[in-house]
Amino acid sequence: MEDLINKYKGRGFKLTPQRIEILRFLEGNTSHPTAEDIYREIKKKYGTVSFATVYNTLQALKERGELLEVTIDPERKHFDPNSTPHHHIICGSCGKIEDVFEDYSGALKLPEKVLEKFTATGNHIDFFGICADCKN
Amino acid sequence: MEDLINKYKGRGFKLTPQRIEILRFLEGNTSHPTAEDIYREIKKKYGTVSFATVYNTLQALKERGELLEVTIDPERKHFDPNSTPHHHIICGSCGKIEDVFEDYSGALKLPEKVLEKFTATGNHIDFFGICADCKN
DNA sequence: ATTGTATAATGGAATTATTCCAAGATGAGA
DNA sequence: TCTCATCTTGGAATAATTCCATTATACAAT
Ligand SMILES: [Mn+2]
Ligand SMILES: [Mn+2]
Ligand SMILES: [Zn+2]
Ligand SMILES: [Zn+2]
Repeated sequence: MEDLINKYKGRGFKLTPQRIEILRFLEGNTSHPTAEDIYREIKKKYGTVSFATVYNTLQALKERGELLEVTIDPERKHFDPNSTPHHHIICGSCGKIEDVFEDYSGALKLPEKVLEKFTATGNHIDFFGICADCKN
Repeated sequence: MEDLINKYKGRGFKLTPQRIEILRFLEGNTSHPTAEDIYREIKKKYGTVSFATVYNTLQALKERGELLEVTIDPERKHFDPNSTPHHHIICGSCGKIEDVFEDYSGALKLPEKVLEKFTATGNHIDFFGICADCKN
């Protein structure tokens, strides 16, 4: 917890009670929560917190490269405090999202036709599937 | 045009003037338009058309497997009338999205750890880059 | 061709997601 | 401890998406 506070000290990132609560919720969280998941959690402790504060904090973390926005689910955005490069798999039945830590970059050569028009800087793979729980 | 109408006849898909205009706009369109792009185009001909009609039509086409929702851009959804499997690359500067027709599936083996929890059914790669126009 | 009718589509209104910005809180420096 | 520039908060505004009562479509029967 002190570590968490020290981690964000300085650099123009002000630590408010609401933010500390958001940071604690995100710390080590691998569930890929939505803005609403985060809002509901923070509201338990700070009844007057707003969605705006949640979005503002997520935005600030994104700008610092400490949070990723995951777009695998067309229904809603998910957020990921693990900003090391990795991919995701989503269950088509329950929507659960899990991490795929594997480096495929050596195999992802773009066709010549695309390279004529783009310089590539990165990639992210969305895997689709069914999780063991949903397979009954 | 007659082809377009015959293509959608039957199967409970009713062809209204608004829908025909939407279908004509999407036919062969490789620009990956947003709902608003489509709405603005249809409104030129049908001034009273609503976003609801655009969304309803896109939904109906998705359910028929004739339209893909592209989630590469976290700002907004894009739609793609080419429903054959392919990947995308987006320019980080201007937001332009282009197609990547290449089959990487042979190289995308999931780690054992993930296979224990998921049965994979598909994948989609988001490539990030800078387009030639934006590189100045 | 015309009419009847089951079913599906339209679009204004409601809801939900996201952003804006005036008021208030934070923290580096004195 | 106090000041004050800067940043954050959260109610209100805006934008994105969905709901559902009304209307249109297309097939079937005349
Ligand atoms: Mn992740
Ligand atoms: Mn495409
Ligand atoms: Zn599942
Ligand atoms: Zn560009």
